[in-house]
Formats: sequence, C-alpha cells, structure tokens
Amino acid sequence: MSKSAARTRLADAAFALFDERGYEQTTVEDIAERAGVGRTTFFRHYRSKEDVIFPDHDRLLVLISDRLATSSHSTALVAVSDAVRLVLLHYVDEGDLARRRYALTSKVAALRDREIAGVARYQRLFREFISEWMGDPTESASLRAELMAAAVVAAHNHVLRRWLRGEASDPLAEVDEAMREVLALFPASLSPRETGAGTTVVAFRTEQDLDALLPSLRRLIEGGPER
Amino acid sequence: MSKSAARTRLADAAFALFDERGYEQTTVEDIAERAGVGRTTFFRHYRSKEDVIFPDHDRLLVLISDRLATSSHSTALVAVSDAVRLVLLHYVDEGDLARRRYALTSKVAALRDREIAGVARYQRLFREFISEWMGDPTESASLRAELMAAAVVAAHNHVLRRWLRGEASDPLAEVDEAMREVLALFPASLSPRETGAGTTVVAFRTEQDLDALLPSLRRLIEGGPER
DNA sequence: GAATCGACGGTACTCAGTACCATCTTCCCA
DNA sequence: TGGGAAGATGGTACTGAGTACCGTCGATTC
Repeated sequence: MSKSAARTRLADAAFALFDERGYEQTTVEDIAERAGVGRTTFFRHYRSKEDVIFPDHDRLLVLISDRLATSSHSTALVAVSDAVRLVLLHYVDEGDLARRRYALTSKVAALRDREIAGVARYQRLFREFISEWMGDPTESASLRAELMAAAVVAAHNHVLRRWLRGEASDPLAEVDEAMREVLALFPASLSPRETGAGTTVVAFRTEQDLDALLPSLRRLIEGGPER
Repeated sequence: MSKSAARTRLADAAFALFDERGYEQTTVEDIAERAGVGRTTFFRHYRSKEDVIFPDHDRLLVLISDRLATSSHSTALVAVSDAVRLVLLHYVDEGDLARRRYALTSKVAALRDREIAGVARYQRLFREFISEWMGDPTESASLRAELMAAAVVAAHNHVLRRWLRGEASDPLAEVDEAMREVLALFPASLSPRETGAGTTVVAFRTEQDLDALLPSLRRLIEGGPER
C-alpha cells in the first residue's frame, strides 16, 4: 500500500518544519533528516517537495472519474453532485491536515498555484463529462458545458473554503444547497427526457402586465413540444 | 518602457529554441547565448524561465482592475463585459505569439499550470468586484458572486481557446454572445434599481396547467414589491 | 547456502534562481 | 573638457530541487 512508515514520518516532519520555519525556509534535506531517512528516500516517496503536501491528488481524480463513469444518462447530474460530495468529504475526513494545508496554500504562492492547477484538472473532468452527457456538438452547448463545469467546481471550492476557515458547521448540507443553486442556473440543460408533462414557465421580464402576455403564454403551451 | 532590444531578442530566442528542442530541453543559458547576452541579463529582464512566455501577465491584471474601477453601480456588468473584452483583445492583438504560447502550454504541464494560475488571479479580481457590487454580505450572495466570476472567466477562456485553435473568425462577437449567455444565467443578480415597472415572471416547473396556477401568479403580482 | 528482489543511502550531476562584484557606457554638471 | 554618478551588463559563486547511478543491506525464495 501507500502506507510506508517512512512515508508518514516524512509527511509529519515536513508539516512540522513548514509550520516552524515556513515552506521556503525548509529544504528537502531538512525534512529527510528529521524523518531519519536519506534525501533520496524522500524523493522515492514524493515526486517533489510540493507533493508531500498534496499526496493523494491523483487518487481524488480517479475517484471523481469512477463516480462519473458509473452513471446513466438520466442520473448524470446526480453523479456530478455525488462526485462533488466525494471530494468535499475527502477533505473533511482529512480534518486538521486539510486545514494545515490550507494555511500553507494561503501563505505560499507556489503552493496556491499548485492547488489551483489541481482544481483545474477536476474541472476538466467535469467539463468533459457534462459535454458528453449533453451530446450536443453545438458551439453553444460546448460553452454551456464549460460554464456548468466551472460553476460546479466554484460551488465546491466555495463550500470547501468556508469549511476550511471554520465557517461551515455542516459542509455536506451546504454543498448540497450550493449544488442545487448551481443546477438551478441551468434549467434548459435538462434534456427533453427529464421534462415531463405539465407547464413549464420560462423566465423573462417585460413591460406588459400579466393579462397582456397571457395569449403568448397560451400559444407557447398549446404549441406543444416544438420550442 | 519595457521595450529593451535585449529583452525582445531574448523572447525571440526563447520561443525559437522552445520550438526547436522543446521547453525542458532548453536551458536559460541556451536562450541567453542565442540572444547574445549573459545569463544574468536574462534574469534581469524576466524573473524566471516561464516568465519569458507570460511577460505581461501583471499588466493585464491592472488593465482589468482599472476597467472595473471606473464604473458606477449601474454600469458594473458593462464593466465586467468590457474587461473581458479587453483581455481577449490583448491576446488577439498578440496574434501568432499567443498561438505559439498556446502550443507550448498544451504540451508542457508546468506551463499549463502557470497559465491556469494566472487565470485564477483574473477570476479573483472579478469575484471581489462582483461581490462588492452585490453589496450583500449574505452567504448566498457570496456564492452567487463566486459562481458568476467563474462563469465569466470560463466564458472568456472558452472563446479564447476557440480563437487560439483557429475556430473563431470573430472572437469579439463570440465573446459578446458568450457574455450575454452568462449574464442571462443570473437574472436575480440584477439589483432592484435595475428592475423597472412591468411584469416579472419567475422560472419554475409544475405539474399543473396554466389556468390552475394563474391565481398564484396574480397574487404574486398584486402582492406588490414585498416578495 | 546461494540467488534474487526491493528498499535504502550516498555521490555526483544538471539547472533554475539569487547574491555580489567589477566593468563599461552614457549622460550630466562643474 | 574632465570627472563622477547612474544604469546596464557580464562573470563568479552559491543554494537548493530534482535526476541518475551505484553499492549495500535485509528478507524472501529456491
């Protein structure tokens, strides 16, 4: 497994030293020394100095990817929400470790950039998934997929940062609410299959009063499926 | 100005060598040598090896910041659209240079990360501006600001990448259209000041038919300003 | 008991980025 | 006209991340 004794000792030593002296002021040799291993061993367990802070980034990516893959067309949006929950849950489970990482990324520009680059990869996954789900090669659909992916990731980050700052007592409930808000932004993204019988009122504003536009509304409804 | 002869020679040499050997296979010393200057001089003109590819990133940031600053409350959204146009226009003006940069960022992971980090800074500017513009300390408003900023930047990137790939003949028109689409996602973000007299129909779906829900609609309208 | 395999430590190297210093040019003023 | 100040330059030396390679030690296996 990925649970070597040296590996965890290295991570502990790294975070401790980063707290004491700061990230830039700590060399890889310092970390290895405190962990009681050689410098070479550090790079055997972590690809880089930054990697010791973001160890299971790749694992999260496959986690998302797997969750998205196990979904049918009709459950696509559920899968998206679920994947977001998965990621958030992972950080919440990390607990204090995630908060220490947040403290570091808030101070050190290089680490913030690294964090952002990771998030961009999540966003790419979501974008590709949503785009494929829409199944519409149109340029407009492509843009909508991009917007939706950006919104999904932004919502996740928003809630995650609130929790990291200690402002969210129930992050899971908050992320559910945030995802509802995100999905509400994209009403027309629901494919016709999801649209059952009844009345769909589109959003618009007009100078006319209700009675004046009633005929138009009726025409739209009676017009049936097309448009 | 920032137009030193050595500076442009360095940039030319860098791009040429990156094309010939690839980014990682080119050392700063190689670049300096081909430009006919010392290695030290390179670092006087560019803070890092990556900087030679993203030279006026900071300048773009102040460009956005300035454009956003010169706006009143009622013209805030215009300022946002305008700032986005400004950035896009900058890249379009770069022409071939921007496309060569795109080719590099597509191949080299480190450069892609750097690019993304820069975009994140734009997004931060927009988020703070929009948040302040909303003037609502609510958690929900904070999320909406975040979503809107993410959407704005995503729309810009979408059009920019299309242009970089040669898929957009009129990127300015496309970005205007994309921004319209983005702003259309956030109807309720319009402050009451922007909302004149007339009828506002909210979006919802129901199993009832139009006649059944007409009373509710009337009640909402006659209820007046309060909810 | 010997061979094998994997984890480890050490050495040496490349290269980005920083610090410092000496030089050279240019321009300005006495 | 000469001298000096300021700025740009080039060179040297250093730190530190990351890579390559090799020899060693220990456990497992045949």
